[in-house]
Amino acid sequence: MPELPDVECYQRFFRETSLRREIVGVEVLNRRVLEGVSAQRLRRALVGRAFGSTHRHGKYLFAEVADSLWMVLHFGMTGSLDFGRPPSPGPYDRVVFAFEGGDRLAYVCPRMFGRVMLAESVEEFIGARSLGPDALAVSREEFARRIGRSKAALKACLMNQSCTAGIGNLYSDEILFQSRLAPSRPGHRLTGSQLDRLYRDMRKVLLLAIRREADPRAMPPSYLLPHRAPNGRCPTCQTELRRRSVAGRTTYWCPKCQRI
DNA sequence: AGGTATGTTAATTG
DNA sequence: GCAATTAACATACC
Repeated sequence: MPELPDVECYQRFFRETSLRREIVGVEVLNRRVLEGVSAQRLRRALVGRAFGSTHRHGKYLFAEVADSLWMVLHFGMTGSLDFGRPPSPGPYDRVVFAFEGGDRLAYVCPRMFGRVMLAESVEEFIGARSLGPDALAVSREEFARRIGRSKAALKACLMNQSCTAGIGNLYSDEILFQSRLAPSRPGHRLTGSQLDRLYRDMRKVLLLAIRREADPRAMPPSYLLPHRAPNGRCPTCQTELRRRSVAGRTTYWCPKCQRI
């Protein structure tokens, strides 16, 4: 379920388990998840070194390996991390990093939409991918500029990683619900105070989701996410939620509370 | 069996 | 160039 809150949790997990331990092996169980790097080059880049620090930008997790060398993880729709010393790899482990002492970090990715990459630096990677500022790092002014100038639907805008990075399908629905804005409304139609509110709600939703361990069902009952299902009802007014594809993704909203 | 799925990218169309 | 839509990717789940 990797949107920004999920990847933030993975980053914390990575920091708690996998920093400053000598990497003694890198096993690529499925090379499809590698992008722009061979299994051999990944192994040579990592073995004998240790992950020194981490950084998150949007849905990407970076781990520093050496000067001008970072490993970059993206989790697709179903990726996650696992740590321990199991007797054998899990069925969906795609890359396994073995540390001195026997512990292993597994990059798990059942549907293999995620990718493992190398980059010279965080900035170089962000530039090459044309990623916008991270959704939790962007300033109110910069956010308002980016959303307020777009003629695209708010939903598309929030999910566009080159606008702001980190928001996906689920949390964009929640943010728009909190701001009482219809998903198909274009950004450039928003007033200044609506943009302010959208910015505040974006931060509120993402920060709360991180506190709830990125479990959408664990969001408060007054939020959209626990009710976001066919036949679900708006927690505010009990109107049946509407469901339609916007920006290519299934979108849920309350037609009464999010009228404009 | 068929529809759906939390992401990204390319191709197509307007 | 921008915006919207669709397909593709690979697999699991209901």
